Amino acid sequence: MTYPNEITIADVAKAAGVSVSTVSRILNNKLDVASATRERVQRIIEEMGYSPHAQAQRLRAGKTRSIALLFSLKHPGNRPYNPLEMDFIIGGAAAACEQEFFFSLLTNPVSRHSLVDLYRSAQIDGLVLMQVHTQDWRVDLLREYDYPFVMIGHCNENTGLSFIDLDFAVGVEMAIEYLVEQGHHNIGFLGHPEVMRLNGYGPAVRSWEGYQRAVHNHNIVSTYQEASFVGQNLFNSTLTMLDDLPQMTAIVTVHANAALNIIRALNERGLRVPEDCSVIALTSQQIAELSTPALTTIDFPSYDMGYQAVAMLIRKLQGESGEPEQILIPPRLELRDSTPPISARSE
Amino acid sequence: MTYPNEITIADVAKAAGVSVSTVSRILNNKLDVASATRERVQRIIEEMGYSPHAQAQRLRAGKTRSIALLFSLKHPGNRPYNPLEMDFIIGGAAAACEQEFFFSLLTNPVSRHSLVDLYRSAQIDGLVLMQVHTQDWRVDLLREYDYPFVMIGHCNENTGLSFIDLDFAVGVEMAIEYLVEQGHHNIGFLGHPEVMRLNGYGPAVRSWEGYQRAVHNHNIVSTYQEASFVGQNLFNSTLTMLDDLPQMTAIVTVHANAALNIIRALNERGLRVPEDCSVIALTSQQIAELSTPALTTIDFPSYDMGYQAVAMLIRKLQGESGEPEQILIPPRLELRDSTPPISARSE
DNA sequence: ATCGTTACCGGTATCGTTACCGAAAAACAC
DNA sequence: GTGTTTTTCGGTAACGATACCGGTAACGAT
Repeated sequence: MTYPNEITIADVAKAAGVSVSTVSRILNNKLDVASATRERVQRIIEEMGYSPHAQAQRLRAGKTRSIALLFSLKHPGNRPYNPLEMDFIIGGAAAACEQEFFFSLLTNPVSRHSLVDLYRSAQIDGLVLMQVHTQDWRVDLLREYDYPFVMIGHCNENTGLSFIDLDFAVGVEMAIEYLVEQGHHNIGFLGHPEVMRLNGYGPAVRSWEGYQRAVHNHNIVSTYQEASFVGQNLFNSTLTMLDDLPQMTAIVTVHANAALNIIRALNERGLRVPEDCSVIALTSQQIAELSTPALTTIDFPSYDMGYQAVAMLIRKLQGESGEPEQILIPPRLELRDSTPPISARSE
Repeated sequence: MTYPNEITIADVAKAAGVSVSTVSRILNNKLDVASATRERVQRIIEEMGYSPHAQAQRLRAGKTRSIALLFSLKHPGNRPYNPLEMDFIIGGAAAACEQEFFFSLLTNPVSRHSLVDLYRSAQIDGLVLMQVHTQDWRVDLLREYDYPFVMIGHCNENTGLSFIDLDFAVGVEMAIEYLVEQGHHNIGFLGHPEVMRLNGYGPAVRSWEGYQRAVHNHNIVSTYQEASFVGQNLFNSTLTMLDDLPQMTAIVTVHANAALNIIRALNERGLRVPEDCSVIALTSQQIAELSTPALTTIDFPSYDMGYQAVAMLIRKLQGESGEPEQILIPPRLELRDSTPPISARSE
C-alpha cells in the first residue's frame, strides 16, 4: 500500500466532477459555491487525503509565509551561546508557529549580498535581527531597501524601526540603587567582555553606561570586571574583584549563568551568599530559579521578547499599521533569595 | 531611489536581448551557451540586481529545499528546556545552512494529520525528530508513509530507520564503573523524572537500565532519586540521597545543569566537591566547563549530534544511498576536576 | 554546392495554484 | 410568458521558473 502525495487540485476536481476553480474556491472558503457541492467536494478531499501544495500557493500569492532569525555563531566572545538567546529563538518559533508561519534559523554569516538576496529571491517575507549593535550595517542596509524586519535590541538611531529590547542601562542602575538602599556601600559589577562593548554590542554598551551612571550618582565604592561567558573566567573575575575590594558585600552581573561561578568564588574566600555577599543578576526567571539560593534579578524576559518580536514582525507583514512599534521594556526587580531583606541585614 | 524586487528572468532576458531560456541556462551553469553571451548576461544580472525567485524554482523542481525540526514545548517534566536540546537545534541549523537548506523549528504540537500534511503539502522535504520515545507514534506514522526523516534518539525497533543517539545505558554504566574502580562503594544516581521514564522517553528508560545493570554487576551500595529539571527539585533530591545514604561519596547524574544544585546541596551538609564527593554528569563539554570545579562527564556531544542528524537527513534526501544510517555513539569518559584522581584518594 | 555535424539559442509546455471574467442555470418579479 | 437579478460554476491566464524539443547558423568535409 502506497500513499501517493502527488494528488493535485486537478485530481480532486476530476474525482468530484467539478472544475479546479470550484475546488479552489472551496479550499479558500469563498462564498459563491452551493453548499451541496461544497460538502461533497470536501468529503472527497478528505477521502483522497489531499492538501494543497504550499509552494504553488505561495508562488501564486507572492508571499512566502516564512520568516527567519539571523543567529550568528561567530559573535565574538559569545561562546558558548547565551541561554537567553536560546529563549529568543524558542519564543520566536512559538509565535511564528501559532500564526502558521515558517520560522527558520540562519546561522551562516551574512554579507550585504546574501542579506538582500533573502528578500529578493523570495525566501522570506521578513527577518528578526538579534545581537544588534548600536551601529549596525545590517540595520542600515535593510532600512535603505525598506525590507520588513524587527530587532531584538536597538541601535542608537531607530527612527522608523520596530524593536523590542530590555532597558539595560536602567536595569543595572536599578540593581545598584536597590543595593544602596539596602545599605551596601561596596559593590562589584561583572559586565560583558570588553571586546563586545568596544564593538558596540548594545547590551554591553548600555549596561556599562548604567553602571557608570549609578557609580556617579551614589556614594559607593565599586569595582568592576569584564568577563567572558566561560566559567573559569567568571570565577577568576570574581576573585579579582575580591582582591580589589575585599569589603565588597554585593555583586551585580549581566551574565545569565554566572551565578554558579560567582558563588563558588565567594565560597573559596570563605564568603557565603547571601549572608556575606548579595548577588543580583540580569537574567530570566527560569535561570534565576535554577540556582540555590534562587537569584534576585533584573528580570530578562527573553522568551517573551522573542515571542513579541515575531508577533510584531507578523503584524508588520500583514500591514495592520504602518507605524513602527518600539518597545523598551522597563526593568523589573525580582526579589529572591540572593539578596537578604533589609530587616535581616539591619544590625 | 527605490529598489524593485519584482525583477524576473523575463526582465533580464529582455534587457539582455536574449530569451528566458538562455538566461535560465546561464543561471544553472549549463554548457551550451556562448561564453560571450554568458558574460554579457551575467553582467546584466549583476547590474539589475536580479536573483531568481526561490519559490518558483522550488515549485518547478518539486523540492522545497527546507527541512524542519519538531520541538515540542509540551514535553512533560521538561521545563525549562534542556540546554542540550538547544544544542541539537543550533547544530542542526548550522548543518542545514551550510548546505543551503532552510531549517525551521516547529513548536506546535503535532497530530497525525498535521504531521502527514507537512509532507503532502510540500512544506518540507524531510524532518528531524527529537524527544523520541522507545515506542513513538510519529515514527510509526512516518515509516508507514515512507517519508524521509531522521531521529535524534531511537526506538526499540529501528529497522530501516536512520538515527543518531548517545548510548545512555552504557554511558551511565561506564560512569559508575569508573567510580567503582576509583574505590567508591556508596554511589548515588540522580535520574530523569519518573514520569518521563514511564512514558517511555528514550534517555530516561535507557539511563535507568544502565544504572540497574551497574548496580547488579558491581558490589556497591546505591541510592537513586528521579528529579525534574527544576533547581529546587535537584537540590532537594540530592539532600534526600544524603539522608538515605550518608556515606555516599559519589553522584552520577543525567541532568545537564544539575551540577550547581548538587554541589550546593552537598555544601549544605558540609561536604565539598570533589574532596568529599565526586560528581559525574552526562552533559556537554561546554556545560561541564561552566562549573567550578569543571565536571567530569560522560560526554554528550549535543551540538555534533544535531549537526550530524541534519547532515544525515540531507544525504538521505539527495538519495546518495538507500541504506539507513544508524549511529549509536559509544560513551566517552571525560575526566575533569569533579572526580579526584585515584592517587589523591588512595589514603 | 551540398550535406552533416556541432554549437547555440528560442518557443512552448509545465509545476499547482488562484484571480478574473463571463456564461449557464436558477430564482424572482410582473 | 418575458425580462432581470442572483447564484453557481467553468475556462483561461497568470505567478516565475526550468525541461524539452526543435530550429538556425556556422563550420568542415566531400
